[in-house]
Amino acid sequence: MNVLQSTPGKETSATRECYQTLRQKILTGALPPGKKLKIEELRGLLNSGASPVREALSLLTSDMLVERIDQRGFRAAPISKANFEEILMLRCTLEDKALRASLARADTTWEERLVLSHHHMIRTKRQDVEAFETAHKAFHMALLSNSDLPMLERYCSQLYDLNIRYRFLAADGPLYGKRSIASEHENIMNAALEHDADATSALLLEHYRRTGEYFSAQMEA
Amino acid sequence: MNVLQSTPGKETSATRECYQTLRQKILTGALPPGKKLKIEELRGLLNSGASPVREALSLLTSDMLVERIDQRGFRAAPISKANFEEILMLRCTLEDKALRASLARADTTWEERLVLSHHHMIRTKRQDVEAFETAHKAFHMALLSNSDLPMLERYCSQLYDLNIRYRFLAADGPLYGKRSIASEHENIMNAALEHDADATSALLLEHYRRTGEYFSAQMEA
DNA sequence: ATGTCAAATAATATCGATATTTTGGAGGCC
DNA sequence: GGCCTCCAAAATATCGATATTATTTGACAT
Repeated sequence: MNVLQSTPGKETSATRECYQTLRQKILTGALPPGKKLKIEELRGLLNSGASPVREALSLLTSDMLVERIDQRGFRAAPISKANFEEILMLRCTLEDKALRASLARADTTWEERLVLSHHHMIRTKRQDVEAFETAHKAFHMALLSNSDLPMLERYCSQLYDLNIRYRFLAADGPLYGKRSIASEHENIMNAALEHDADATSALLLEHYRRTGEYFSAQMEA
Repeated sequence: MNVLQSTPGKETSATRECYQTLRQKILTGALPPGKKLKIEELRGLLNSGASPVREALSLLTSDMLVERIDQRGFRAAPISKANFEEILMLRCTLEDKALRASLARADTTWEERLVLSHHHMIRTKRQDVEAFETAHKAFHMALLSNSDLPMLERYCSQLYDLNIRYRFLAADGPLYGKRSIASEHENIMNAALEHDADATSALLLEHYRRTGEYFSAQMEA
């Protein structure tokens, strides 16, 4: 019946649309931590009815990006040093598990997927922040994607997003690009391709902890 | 100014009401795995409008108790041996972390909370399944409750529920009460009160793995 | 001035109705 | 006879309006 959506309009449901937009705005800080999220206001921002907005907010509470207070509406999740450090700790614990599971089942299909995601990431200009971050996440998730442990991967993905939120919020600080992020990624990938779990895990966690310490220090101020 | 709710009627929001009822029904198997959850049907079961039902279902997707398929509604999450084993593995990993964090900060307030929750559990008759399970969960969460890591505790709570669902679903199998669950609990508590992290953790994980193996075997059939 | 209470205001939560989409099945075409 | 198309029934997703609940405002008494 439909002629492959001749109208470029809506392809997806309104709820999902709201969910994705709100998520992005919270992750990037466009909706800052603690901000009251009034339904009417958001209705205008996205343009859709109240129901999809409410449902999107409900979904975001599960991602811990939105706080719901009964009878008192929603607000963007607050931030704190303690929260950041908990996220970092959980990531280290869970990604280590996922990575080892992924490596234990390594095969060429997965290796090729990993190499491709890496290639795609380095080919994406860092100027286009949104595109780069998408590719960056894809690379990190590709490392874990062979674990055959869907819940664990979901947790890792969630935590990745929570972490990147802090990165966006700290974006005005001094550039943390001194380190060669690019070569760190390459080292991680190479260790993974060698199926050396201990080395890959060590490099990966080091990668996270370094960035972590940087932000943690910055949050004191 | 409300006079402590003279009307016994509603104390909580309709959404929360729906959420809790649905959650309970899914956990106990009253709504079996894979079952299509039609809004109209549920509207009758709980009695409330469609909006609270939808919102409750959205919240349950985050708990991984409900699956949402865009434009195609909701269904109770399916079960599988692989899923059960992943839950078990994650629990062992995360509860170990949480337990050690909790013990590391042990103080008398927490010890008393733990003792009380244990006392309450053993005083609750196992005949009253619902009450006992509430007390049982409270005891296990009390062990972790001193970690000062809210996200980790939330994950543990979620995983606990997912696990208990399998227990309810397997309830028709041969009684697994051969073991003295009571003494296992007591040993765990005592080790915790001694602040012996290694011992407590070992006992706790053993406690989980034993039950786990039992169900895992049962799920073959 | 200051604290308290009550009305006014604003926001949330919920309902009932409608539009859109999926699903199941009957009829026609190859 | 099997397969595709199209239609009817059912279910989902969304909207607009209303009832409930929180918050603010301002008047009054201390």
